[in-house]
Amino acid sequence: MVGRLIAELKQTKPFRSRADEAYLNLVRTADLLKHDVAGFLKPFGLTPTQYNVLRILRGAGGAPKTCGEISERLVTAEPDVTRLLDRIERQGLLDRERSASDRRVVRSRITAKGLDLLATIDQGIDAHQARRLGRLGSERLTQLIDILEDLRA
Amino acid sequence: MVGRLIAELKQTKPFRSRADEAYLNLVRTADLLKHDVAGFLKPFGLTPTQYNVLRILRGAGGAPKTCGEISERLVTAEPDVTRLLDRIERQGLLDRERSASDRRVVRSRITAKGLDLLATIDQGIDAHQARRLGRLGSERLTQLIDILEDLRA
DNA sequence: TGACAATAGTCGTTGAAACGTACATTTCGC
DNA sequence: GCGAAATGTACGTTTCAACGACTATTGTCA
Repeated sequence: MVGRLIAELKQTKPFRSRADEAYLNLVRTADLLKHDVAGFLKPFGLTPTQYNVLRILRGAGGAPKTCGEISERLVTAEPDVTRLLDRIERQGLLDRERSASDRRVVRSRITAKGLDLLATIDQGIDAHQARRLGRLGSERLTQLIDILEDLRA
Repeated sequence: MVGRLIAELKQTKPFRSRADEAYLNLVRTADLLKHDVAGFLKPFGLTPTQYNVLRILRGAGGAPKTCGEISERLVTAEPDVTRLLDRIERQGLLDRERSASDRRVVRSRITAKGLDLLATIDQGIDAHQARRLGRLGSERLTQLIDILEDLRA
């Protein structure tokens, strides 16, 4: 099989290396999928990162999380978590309160409204992702996950 | 092997689906690699997208390209190619001129300065990528490329 | 030919990302 | 305990991304 990306990007010359080809494929595919998700989330007024934050807070099961904890768990690196949380709070999807014991710390918790919104979105997202990624069988899905985790090890 | 991403994001709960896990792994890995490349390009005053444009123009082998052609070939989708080219032109790395036969069209061409810069950067980038992606053997590299191209088919 | 659609690029505006830095608070070492 | 370092968050500023709307030019076809 001749590299599909070459045709896709209408390139006439091959990549400079196999690693280069893999990198470009990876970045391109991630960009496409992320745009897809972004389009899906848009009607709900959320960006993928904001959706990610809400999932983190829900995953905490009611335990509020600090900015630092949220930052560590974000799938994509974000500077300035403060203003990211500002935007979500402005929509009433999370609450924040300053810790009494350590007054430097601010903890965030998802609100009932946030949980409702997530519940609504999740169904659609899951179906969406299943359609998108389902084309790979479960075996190749596992291979993909394996390789990606290895790449970050 | 237990999903590495779960530990990495300090999640206690598993992903909602295998597709979800693959998606998050993909987006996270691409983000890490792209940040890596961005850090490498920074001293040269280029973003990954700007570097991408210059490579497209060099790949054209002296034939100037229109905004639309550049846009089609970009690895990550960009609205507003005009201002993207503005920023690169401001650094003297490309030239633009309006077509005489179709006065709606503007063609861009990489300058000698742009070619020099690319030549300097390429060596470092290649070594960088080889180090990063080399950890996968050539077989898994091929598997990865295959799966990603399949995912976009 | 002349109205209308399609195409290529540009621009205004809003909001968000990037980056560094600053501030408040706590912890540590002596 | 007192100064210095570390920590957690916030903010100023510059640049960029996103989205629409708009202009200019060319193509279409009745």
